[in-house]
Amino acid sequence: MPRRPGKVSIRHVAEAAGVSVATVSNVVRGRKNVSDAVRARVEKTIDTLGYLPNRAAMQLREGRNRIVGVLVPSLDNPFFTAIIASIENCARRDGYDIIVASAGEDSALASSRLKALLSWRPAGMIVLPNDDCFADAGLLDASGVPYVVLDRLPGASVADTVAVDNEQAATEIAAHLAGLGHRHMLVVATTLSLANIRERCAGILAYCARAGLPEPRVLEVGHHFEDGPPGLTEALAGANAPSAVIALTNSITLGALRCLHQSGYAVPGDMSLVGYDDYAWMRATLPPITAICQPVDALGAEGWSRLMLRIAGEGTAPLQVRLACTLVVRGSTAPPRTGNLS
Amino acid sequence: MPRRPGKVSIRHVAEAAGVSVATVSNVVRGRKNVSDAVRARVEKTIDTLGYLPNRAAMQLREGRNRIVGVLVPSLDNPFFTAIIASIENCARRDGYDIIVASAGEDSALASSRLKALLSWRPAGMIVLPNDDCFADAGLLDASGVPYVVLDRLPGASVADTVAVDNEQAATEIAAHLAGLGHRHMLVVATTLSLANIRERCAGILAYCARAGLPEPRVLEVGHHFEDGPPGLTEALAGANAPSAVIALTNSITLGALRCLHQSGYAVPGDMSLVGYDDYAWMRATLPPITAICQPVDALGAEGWSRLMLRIAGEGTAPLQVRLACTLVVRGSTAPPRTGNLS
DNA sequence: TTCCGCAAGTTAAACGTTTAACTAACGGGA
DNA sequence: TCCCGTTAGTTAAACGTTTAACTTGCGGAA
Repeated sequence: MPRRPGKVSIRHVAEAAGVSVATVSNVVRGRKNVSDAVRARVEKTIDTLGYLPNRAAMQLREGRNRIVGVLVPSLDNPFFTAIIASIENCARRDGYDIIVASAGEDSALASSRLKALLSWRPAGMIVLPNDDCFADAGLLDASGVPYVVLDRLPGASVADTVAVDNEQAATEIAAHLAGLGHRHMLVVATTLSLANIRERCAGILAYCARAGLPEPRVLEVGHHFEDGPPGLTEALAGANAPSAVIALTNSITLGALRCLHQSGYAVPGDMSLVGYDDYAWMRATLPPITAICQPVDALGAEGWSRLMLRIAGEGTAPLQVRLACTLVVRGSTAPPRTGNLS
Repeated sequence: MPRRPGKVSIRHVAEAAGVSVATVSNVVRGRKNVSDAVRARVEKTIDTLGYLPNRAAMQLREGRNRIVGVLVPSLDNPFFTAIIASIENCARRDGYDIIVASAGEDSALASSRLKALLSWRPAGMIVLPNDDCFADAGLLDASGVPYVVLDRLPGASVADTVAVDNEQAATEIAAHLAGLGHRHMLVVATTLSLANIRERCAGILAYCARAGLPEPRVLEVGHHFEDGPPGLTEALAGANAPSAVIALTNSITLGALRCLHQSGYAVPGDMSLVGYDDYAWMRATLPPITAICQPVDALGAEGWSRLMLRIAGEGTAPLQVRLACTLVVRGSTAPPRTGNLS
């Protein structure tokens, strides 16, 4: 009998060891008493045959199982992959496997990916919706599979959610810039159709209103910009030109920085820049970038532990968790040139 | 009957539609002729009941299945996650799901993760080993599951492998720098215990030898450096100081750049820098970074198509594929100061 | 009419587990 | 001696599919 883990079942082990399949199962799962002699014999047989339990069969029999499905908009964005890394860590610790699917921008695709994940009968799901209508909530609710929604909050939800406190983060940014003496700020956003982006904008506008500063202009540039965010160059110049740029996303931070360099602005001399998400490269640029650090790790971990509670059947009402961000001040922000004060 | 996809089986559908389970299966899988009337009735029932086939049961019954396991060293490294993104794309296109596990630096953990993946009886596996002894090759071979090894090549392997042509890339780097007039180069590597890193070094040394240039110094800095790669500052100065730094990894590129800035070197005025992996941030720095662009997407896609061939049972001999890298020349490399010429 | 073939459905076995229910053997207390 | 309890192990059903083999009914060719 060659070692062919894919082909050897509990039955082969039982025969080779001269016991019943139930006994092998008992040895493997440690459920019932088995004499030391038999246990040793079975374990040895398992080893020589290279037996691995078949998870499909286990799962079928047990009903419950130890997979969690994770659905993200994209695997190309380090923000999402960092969250996955965090979740995977938790999963491994708790003896779960995760199945990852990415939905892209397309919500039809999101539905079909979600169905594929659900057909695994996962113990739970962690979803990062790709828009905030989150049309699939119904599907998920109907399935009865416990789930938690991360990062992007659906409009009206009965589920557990874990997200970042966008307003607090926005306030910190605005307060920092205002503290340095900036009056005119330019906010660069991907799209206002996402609730968390809207919250970030709203937070900044609200602060400026309270502080009696002119209302910052908001520029919407979309998700894809190869050669710098469209319209940014124009928005930087002219009357009421900003003295500080706030990038609301990690990719925008990159695009804005590139655009500033290409247009010949010195950072922070001519223009201050606040970025979003705190990545290693932001520490390597000259100057290093002042940025909002989203607690990615905590986001994943908190989502995971909420999910575990749900799976354990805690009947509590849906909980909406908000995690605080921290503003890491580095070299890309400074007081505006006096000429820009006004 | 409430819509509870998790709870409704093919049997419920059959009863509700007044047909046998076999007929439902035939409708779902489209295997045999079913009259239009019955098909319509069954499809409607499936819809109202919210039936989703149970993959565990399918898999158990069919033996084969449509999962591919992907094992990577880490989910924190964008190089690996980009490969995963590429694989996931292919998988979706071909109707597969992927299960992702990360092994960390620990090879004991790698073994246990691998076993967990194998217990799913995947149709195939894609592995990025975390060292080049790749002790688990035996386990994988014994399992009979087709697999391909990506990026890091195990010492002696009978499997399909897809990797990058490290020597070609190294030659391009060295030739570029030599062409600019650099004579003394400093190579910064994570660890020489990885075959692909060794190949990169060897390629550079070989070129310099051929070109009659002094042998570049190689600095080994390990995987973790929060505050710049250890020993780098010292290696930059002194007699025979380099006029160009070659970073052999994306994280090292970051570390080196940061170190150069902190030590007050102007790039490329005082020191040229060539980086590894071509990420968006390298275009946003001032100057943008000259770097080797590894064909990440092709790496994943090529690995996937090799795997599909294996799964289809092509009995060909193991194939070792090497993909070419391209050197993207940007602003971080320039002729050395004349003082540095020697 | 008889028989054959085809179309449309059904029956039942099998996949690899887990586990409740059962059996066998053995000692010890009354 | 009889009975009971415990321990160590076995038997068999069940989980939700797929599919080979079978049944039934019908139309047409001989």
